[in-house]
Amino acid sequence: MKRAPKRQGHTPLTRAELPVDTAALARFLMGKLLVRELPEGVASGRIVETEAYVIGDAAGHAYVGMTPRNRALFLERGHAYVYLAYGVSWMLNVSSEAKGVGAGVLIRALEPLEGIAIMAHNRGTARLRDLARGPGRLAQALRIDRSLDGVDLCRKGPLWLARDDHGPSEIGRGKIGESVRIGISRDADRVLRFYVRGSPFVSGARSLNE
DNA sequence: AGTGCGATTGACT
DNA sequence: GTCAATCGCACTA
Repeated sequence: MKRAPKRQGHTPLTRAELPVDTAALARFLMGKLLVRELPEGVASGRIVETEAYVIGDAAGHAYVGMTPRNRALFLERGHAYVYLAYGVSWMLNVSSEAKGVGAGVLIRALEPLEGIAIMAHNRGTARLRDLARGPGRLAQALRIDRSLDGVDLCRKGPLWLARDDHGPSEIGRGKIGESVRIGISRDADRVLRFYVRGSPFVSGARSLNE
């Protein structure tokens, strides 16, 4: 039996350490781990791309007020908001403000770490670079769907956030690029997308990633 | 009850 | 580079 290097005992991010500001949280999550517990094992990855959908943001789903779909955006920061885009792709967000305030951070891409075979199976491809590059692919790789909507990401469970105990505690400011957000029409000029410079696991056109 | 539209992806010219 | 797939949801009536 071949033994992969074992990464164990990840520490969940505590709610207290999450910045209360949405854009600050989007930056803070860069380099943190997303852990998915599945019956066949654990799959995880390092977050390399996020987008902030801030308070009062016309591009955000919370803009229209609380509805059955977006209610998880109004949970206290650190809860999952999952929705289906274009009838095809699931999207994972992290709620980002005080309870009752609607805002969130879209997780757009991961560098796969653990459970790569699981992700490859879920995605139907073995190309490492394509496993979780883009929000829909990321969700497919980790088998994220509506059943995870509202889950507390600051507790071990089916889906949670963790520190990277093996990597750098912080991605240096200079390593984090910023750009406009991808695929939106309203408030399209706001610079609220964050990504790890030079990472091959980041989505988006080259012009956005310079 | 009907309409229009996406925080995307993969296939194709 | 272009474009269709696909469906839940918010909105109008």
